[in-house]
Amino acid sequence: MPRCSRAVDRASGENDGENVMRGDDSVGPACPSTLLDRPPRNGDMKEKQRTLFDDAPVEAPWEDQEESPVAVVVFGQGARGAFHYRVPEEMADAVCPGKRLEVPFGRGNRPRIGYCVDLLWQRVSGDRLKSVRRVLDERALLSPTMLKLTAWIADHYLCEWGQVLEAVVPAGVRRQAGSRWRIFVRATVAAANLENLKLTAKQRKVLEILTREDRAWDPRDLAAASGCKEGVLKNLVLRGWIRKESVRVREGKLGREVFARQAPLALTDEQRTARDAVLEVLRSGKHGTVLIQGVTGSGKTEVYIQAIQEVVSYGRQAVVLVPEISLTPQTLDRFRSRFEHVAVLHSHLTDVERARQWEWIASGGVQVVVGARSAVFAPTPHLGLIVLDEEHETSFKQDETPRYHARDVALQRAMLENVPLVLGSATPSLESWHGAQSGRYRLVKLSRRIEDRPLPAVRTIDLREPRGKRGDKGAITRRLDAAVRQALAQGGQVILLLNRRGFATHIQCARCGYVVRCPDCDIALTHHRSEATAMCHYCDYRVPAPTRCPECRFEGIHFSGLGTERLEAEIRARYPDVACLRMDADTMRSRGSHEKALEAFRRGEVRILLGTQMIAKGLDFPNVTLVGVINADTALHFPDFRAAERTFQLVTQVAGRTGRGDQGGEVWVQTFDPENPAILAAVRHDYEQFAAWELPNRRSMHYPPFAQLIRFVLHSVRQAPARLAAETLAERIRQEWANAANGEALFRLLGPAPAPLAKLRGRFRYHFLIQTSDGERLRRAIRSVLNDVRLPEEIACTVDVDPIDML
DNA sequence: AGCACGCCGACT
DNA sequence: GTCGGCGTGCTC
Repeated sequence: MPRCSRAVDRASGENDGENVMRGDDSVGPACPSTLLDRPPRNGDMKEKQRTLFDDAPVEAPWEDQEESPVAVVVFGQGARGAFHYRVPEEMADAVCPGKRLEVPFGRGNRPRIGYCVDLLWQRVSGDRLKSVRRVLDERALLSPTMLKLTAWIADHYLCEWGQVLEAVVPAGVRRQAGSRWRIFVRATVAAANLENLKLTAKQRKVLEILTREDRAWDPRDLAAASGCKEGVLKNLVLRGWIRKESVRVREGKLGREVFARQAPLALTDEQRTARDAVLEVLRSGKHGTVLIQGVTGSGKTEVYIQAIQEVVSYGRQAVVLVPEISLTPQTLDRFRSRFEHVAVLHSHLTDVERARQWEWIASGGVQVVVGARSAVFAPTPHLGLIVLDEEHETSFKQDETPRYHARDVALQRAMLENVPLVLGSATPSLESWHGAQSGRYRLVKLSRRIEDRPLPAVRTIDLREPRGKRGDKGAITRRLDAAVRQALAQGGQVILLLNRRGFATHIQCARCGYVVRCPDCDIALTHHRSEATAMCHYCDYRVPAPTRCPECRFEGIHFSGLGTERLEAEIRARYPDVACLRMDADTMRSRGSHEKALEAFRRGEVRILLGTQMIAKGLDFPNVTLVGVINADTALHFPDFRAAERTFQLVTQVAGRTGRGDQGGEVWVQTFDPENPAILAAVRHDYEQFAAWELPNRRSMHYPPFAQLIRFVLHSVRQAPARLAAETLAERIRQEWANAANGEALFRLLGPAPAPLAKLRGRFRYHFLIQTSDGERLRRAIRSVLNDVRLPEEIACTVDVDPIDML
């Protein structure tokens, strides 16, 4: 396999401002061979390549035609499907799957860039195929495994392979961000021939350096090393003893901080069992999935780290996926204090930074990749393990095309690479739990916290009691207020969760009942008092908050419904001398604010932390002795079959933020529905109780994990065409399924109906949901329908396989 | 995505 | 009789 031969490696190392990207540390694995095995060159006649031209007349005579390489190319947007191009002789070595190619396309043969996904060997007669024009990448951006993985994603999530590739390879990598072309020089003569040349002393010195090893030099470095001016080099170029060449050079510092190293922590028995379960799979050399169901504070991270240490000792890399929200410096520092080379991938990196991390990972110099959802595509050359922490988190599902779920992609990748997958959570998704129950995954439980700390006592406060009887004003009940005061008096810190931002959730006229709504979305506007605006949380529409009813001009407008902004005001009024801090999407908008807020809380400068779910997860502050949930029911009444699961997870997770220090901790949960099984189970920290209650519901309703869902949303500026398109499409799919006749398999089409969010950003939305026990067959039916219905221009259609968001 | 082909209304 | 509307289909 041809390697990129001109390995340029400047002796000056990596921190002096420039790094040459060619050679061994450049992007991507070495040219992989074709995905399909290359047939023998004088291939036997049985070898049939599947091409789009199978029905074309066979060119004769066979014997006259040489087999030649044919590149299979897919495009990021536009043309669907794969296209075949002949690879010209001179490019045969450079073209390989995983690189981008420039090819002529359409009648005008306009140049387009596509991804080579396969290389076939075929007999091609002259004009049947167009030819590849140019190879864009020095090295493959995707390994054969990553090509298989992306093909699986395209198939499973019903989108185009090219679209997936476009999402997998960061834009900065495609643009080669952070590097530029520079002119380098290289000798054209061999060292042995130097004797025979008539050279000045300086010229000879230069050529000696250049011929010592076969590589190109930066003219400035060469001038410095040989002690002569660049004019000497110019002269040598003129005489033809050296030649110039363009080299892609990385610019800017690559400074890496050095972190204080920490020794491994001693493991509890349970932790050791969990680690050993992972190591057992690891050593088997086969894929296996381990689900670690560990209560909050049970030390899952240390288990991951110690398993990864073994992976690293084999010279392999581990990928650790965490929800974006927990990708805080604390999480990173944890890994950086234990491993030397930790790469990070998350959405707040610039293109250049992301490209750097990607290239570094691809070079094999990284031991551990810590990142959010898209890090599941980290180009580790020798993957050894994937960890998905907080595996129940919904942010692992991408909410734009390709709508993949990182958990499912991670599983697929782990199977393809024959490595273990570790899923960890205190509150596993029912999908993963069911996987463990049915024996597909190995289950390990961490039932105790580290140092045997007890889980906090969780108690509910029934909001149904009349306010008068409770003696409450505002959002904080008397009982919770007492708990807050006690916690503060004892020097503890308090976390208060309210899962709604803004000041008031409804702006309503007290006389005529008119509610201020978004003109573009089917949603009531939220009042944000600090900005004196009424705001739509879905499209960001804002108007000045009205002082009188827009409808009847009455001046008694009511701001009702509680948000974090109002809760903050109430807290400041109740506890005027106590420093409190609100964390929600509004206060945490600027870069770094999240870290700053948490740091202030850690240092104890802030005593009360209140906020939305961003404070419910992952935080580990030993001094938090009280957690209050202002209203546990906010997620419970969503039109979504996962509402109970979400409620259970949220309450359990936020409860887990306390009792992590020596002073213990307690949790008060305010709710209108204290008998709700999800809340009862959370109060008891009893995941299995919750699962035992919820799984039968899912089974009887044919919801995941017992059936697969595919959701369609059709939207348009006009309502009637959107509804019509939904009805037409649903009917076509129904027919297509019926034609494929499978009496056994479940097929249930719910809708079409207006989506719960019936209007969004000025577009009317209709949706329908299909439940099936045969996802494979359903996908096939849908593909076939999507291939031959053409929706009107104004209609946008999204297909969401395994949907999480049902609004 | 672009770009042609194709089959029906208002013009020199 | 043509010029051009954008619906439909193809691009290796």
